Amino acid sequence: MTDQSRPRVRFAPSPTGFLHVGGLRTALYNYLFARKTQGTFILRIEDTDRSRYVEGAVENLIATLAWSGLEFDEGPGKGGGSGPYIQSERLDIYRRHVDDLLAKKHAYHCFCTSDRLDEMRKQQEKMRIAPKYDRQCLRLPVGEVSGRLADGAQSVVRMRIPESATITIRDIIRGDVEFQSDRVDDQVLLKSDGYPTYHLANVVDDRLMGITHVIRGEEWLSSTPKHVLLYQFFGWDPPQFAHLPLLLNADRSKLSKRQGDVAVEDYRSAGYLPEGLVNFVALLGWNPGDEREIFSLAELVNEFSLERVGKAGAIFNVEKLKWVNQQHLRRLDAGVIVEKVKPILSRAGIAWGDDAYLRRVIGAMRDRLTSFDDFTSFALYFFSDPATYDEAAKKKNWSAESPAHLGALASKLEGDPDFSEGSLEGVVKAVAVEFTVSPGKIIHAVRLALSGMAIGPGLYELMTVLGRDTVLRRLRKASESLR
RNA sequence: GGCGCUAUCGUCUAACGGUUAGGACGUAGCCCUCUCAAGGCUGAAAUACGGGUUCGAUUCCCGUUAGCGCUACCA
Repeated sequence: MTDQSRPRVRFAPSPTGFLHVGGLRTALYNYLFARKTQGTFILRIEDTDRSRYVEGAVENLIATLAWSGLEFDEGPGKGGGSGPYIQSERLDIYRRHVDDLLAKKHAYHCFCTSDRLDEMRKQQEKMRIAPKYDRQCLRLPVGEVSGRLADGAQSVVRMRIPESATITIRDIIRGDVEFQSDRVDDQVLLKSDGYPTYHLANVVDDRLMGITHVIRGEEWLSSTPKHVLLYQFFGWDPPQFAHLPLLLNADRSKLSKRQGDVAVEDYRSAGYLPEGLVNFVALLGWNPGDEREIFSLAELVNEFSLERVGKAGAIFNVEKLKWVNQQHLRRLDAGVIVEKVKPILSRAGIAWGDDAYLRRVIGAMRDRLTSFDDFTSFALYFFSDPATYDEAAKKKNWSAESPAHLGALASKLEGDPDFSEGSLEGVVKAVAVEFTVSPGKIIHAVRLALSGMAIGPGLYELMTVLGRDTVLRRLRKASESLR
């Protein structure tokens, strides 16, 4: 039994590849709306285009949604009272509804070949009129239609758009939007392969699954009049619509591949936190009405409302994503980070010793991280001796006297019993005094010897994390090889 | 081309007729400092344009321009 008073929403992706960040945002808003209103969030797979189907895409979609923390209530593998939730398993349902439309004369068979349709469109383009099916098959005598059908001729079913009607869409985000039916094409509802098109399947499923609010991307706004008409044909009340602004590339075109990463998967493997990505994406087109920007998923649920969703497209700005991710990273417990970093290190072929050591490395590095990827780029020296030394740093921080300084430091360190940040500072300063140079001179050379770089945590912290053996080994190695 | 949507700092956005047009990312400078971060302070930076309506327009209306979306037997 479904509770009629509670909203039901769905995320209805097409399994044609990886989950897109735009798709994630659409899924997120549906999820937030459902949770906020104590409604139901449904996942439905729209796989009616056999030619674009990608093997494993459904599993990937579900796994990525799970990683993102967007748990659905009904859907493939989860069950629910309105299944099946995969459109290719609902073909008979669509067939029945098409027959109903045919019987009511709201739809008709069309035998036109794609060659003829192409030719027709070319002519229309030449005459500079809107490309639209010319209804040749609508004028076919009934007998001829049934005859050709009986002969097994290839055909599709088109919806019959009424003439001179005004179709008004009530959109929660955009207000009322009007369309003239004369501009609307007689959309194909059932393809010649027996599969429905998006328009038919979407309307039928939304109705049968009790969807109350259709929250989807703005690219659907133009075809919504067709959907509204279908609801009328069937004698159904349409759901509420909310068309979300698009996510854009830096050049303001619709967010696409080729201009950077668009798959959620890409950000996942780049070491971003799901809560960081989700938080960032939530802010693309929605804001809480005050100046807070960092939210957990639960906090987003609490704050969300469709009324605060904007209308203009938003550019996906990776710089801001890094900052948002960093904010989440800093709120995480070090133990949690340890577990999240391990798989990333293993994948990069980096051995980290034991968990306690990794935890200390994270303690030293956490304020410097924007994503876990940073570990594999500028924290490698925690896991193996530097193979090379940064040239610019060498030029700036290494001098002819440095080997002598490091040598003196090394022998003093051998005799330092506690090797603590406090004692190390004393030892380094003592060396500086001994050679009458500034402590900075020693510090910078030591950092270079230990890390191969000029940046990183405070030197004494770095030394205690690395430990006496490693520090001594690297000091000697640098004294010999650096010149 | 047609139809539709949209328009505040470079970017994400706030201001639902009256504000020195606010915040955040980024950016510039300063402070802190052994470096890099983090943190603190300061600065530069926007209402696309033109008409209305109004005592008063970022805000309402119209037009222009620009961008985007749709215009498939793809979703």
